[in-house]
Amino acid sequence: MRKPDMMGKDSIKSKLRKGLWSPEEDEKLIRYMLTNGHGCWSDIARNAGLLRCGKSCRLRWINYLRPDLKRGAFSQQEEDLIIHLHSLLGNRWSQIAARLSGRTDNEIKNFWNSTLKKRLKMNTSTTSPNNRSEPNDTLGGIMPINEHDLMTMYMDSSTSTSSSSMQSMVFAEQFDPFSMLINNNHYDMTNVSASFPDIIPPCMNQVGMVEGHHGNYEILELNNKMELLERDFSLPPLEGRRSIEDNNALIDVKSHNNHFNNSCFNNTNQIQSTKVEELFGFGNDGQCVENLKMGEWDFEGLMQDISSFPFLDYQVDQ
DNA sequence: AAAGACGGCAACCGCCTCCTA
DNA sequence: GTAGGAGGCGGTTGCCGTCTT
Repeated sequence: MRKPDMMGKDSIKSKLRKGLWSPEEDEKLIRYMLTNGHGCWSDIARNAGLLRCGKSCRLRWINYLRPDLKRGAFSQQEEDLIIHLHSLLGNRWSQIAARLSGRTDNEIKNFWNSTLKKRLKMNTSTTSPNNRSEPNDTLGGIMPINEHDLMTMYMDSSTSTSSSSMQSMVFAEQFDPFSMLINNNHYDMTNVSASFPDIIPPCMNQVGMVEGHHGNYEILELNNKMELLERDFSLPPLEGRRSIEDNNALIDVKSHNNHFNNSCFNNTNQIQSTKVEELFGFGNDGQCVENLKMGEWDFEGLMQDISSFPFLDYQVDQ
């Protein structure tokens, strides 16, 4: 015979809704999150009056409802970055997503499985071994070599000091550092604030404008390196890229995250008490600082090692 | 116009790690 | 030390809209 409390649990569990979320459920969750902030998800589900499990609420918020999500199709630059990051990180979607602000791991995973994977597959099947070194004939020059080769080349190029290494040359030819740069990402609050004008204060848009809250610092640091490169080699600046001074200001915000915390929220009574990191600093973006150490090897190290690539023959003060 | 095929994507599932009592 | 809960993650499923025949 089953214990009475277990029966209760089971009956509660069986009453929980599954499947697609209704607009009413979405509204309940948004209202609750924006007024109470992030907490225990099972409590959120209960207190918001949702017949959903905490996990389901968490997923819905992270993947669909949170205000800093960027909607719409992936840009070419995002596409390039995903491909590059996947070649380095593999199927670590959350870590890839952490470096594309406003995108979720689920979104990137779906995009990869539905679109990029097929394109890369088509590419490898149509590219003969003899014309592999022609970078512009496939995928718009995104990834004309397979992932294993790229990884091998990276390993070789990052450990070899010889800039005349054939593999390094090929890698240099294939790996376009400019495509790694992401333009300004201003979170689009339009949809949410249009739906809930009474609960989205104007300052939320300002929060969105502070794009560097976590996700883009690595890009910004790379961006700085690229500006130095442009200076040293008199390259034309990439349109839309920030200046070093701007980037440093944003990086400074990162290192003084607490200072940033309240600046955007002090003017609103409704969510004044909500910590920024509670509202925005979890999920993908919130993992960034934590993810500085990851798995078997360090992505930050890889990014720093970009300065040691044979085709980037310069050093940047760290 | 209808039916089947296909693709995209939201959501679920199961496993893992971390934390706390 | 350990059991249980919560959260995080990657893989998978299934629905639904679009395309093709």
